[in-house]
Amino acid sequence: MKKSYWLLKSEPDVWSIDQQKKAGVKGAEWDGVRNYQAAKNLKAMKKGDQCFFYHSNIGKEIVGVVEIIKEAYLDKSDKTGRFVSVKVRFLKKLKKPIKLEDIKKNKELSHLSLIKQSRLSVMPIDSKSWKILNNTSKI
DNA sequence: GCCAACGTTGGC
DNA sequence: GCCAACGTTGGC
Repeated sequence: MKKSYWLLKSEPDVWSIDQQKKAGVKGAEWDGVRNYQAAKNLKAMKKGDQCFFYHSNIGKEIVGVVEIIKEAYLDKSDKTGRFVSVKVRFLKKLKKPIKLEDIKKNKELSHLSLIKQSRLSVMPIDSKSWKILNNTSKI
């Protein structure tokens, strides 16, 4: 079973990496997604997949990594029953957050949806880009 | 705080 | 099923 990689966006005002950290090993629900493309991505996630945690608006940077601990299930907060949630748990905070600005500068990362589709809140990250980003955070 | 981009809704 | 109007997101 091959792992997939993703990126999850959150406004730190609403849900931040520190709150995620406090939720600990039990994890927290990732709900409230009301966009079909994002929902499609949520449904494709498998237990054990890893996701970058991105702070939008304030910070505009990748700040940490979380892991999927529960695959897509109906989002209880959605009355229409069309959208799903997943459950994620905190893995780590990056030593050095990766600024959107720096991702934009990197030619190898210019294909990422993060840059092309600024409004998408759940998106796949190919394994090559995942590696590049991980290496960047260690500098 | 503004505005561009884009997704969704509803009237026809 | 089209498309205008509207709402939301997120970068600047």
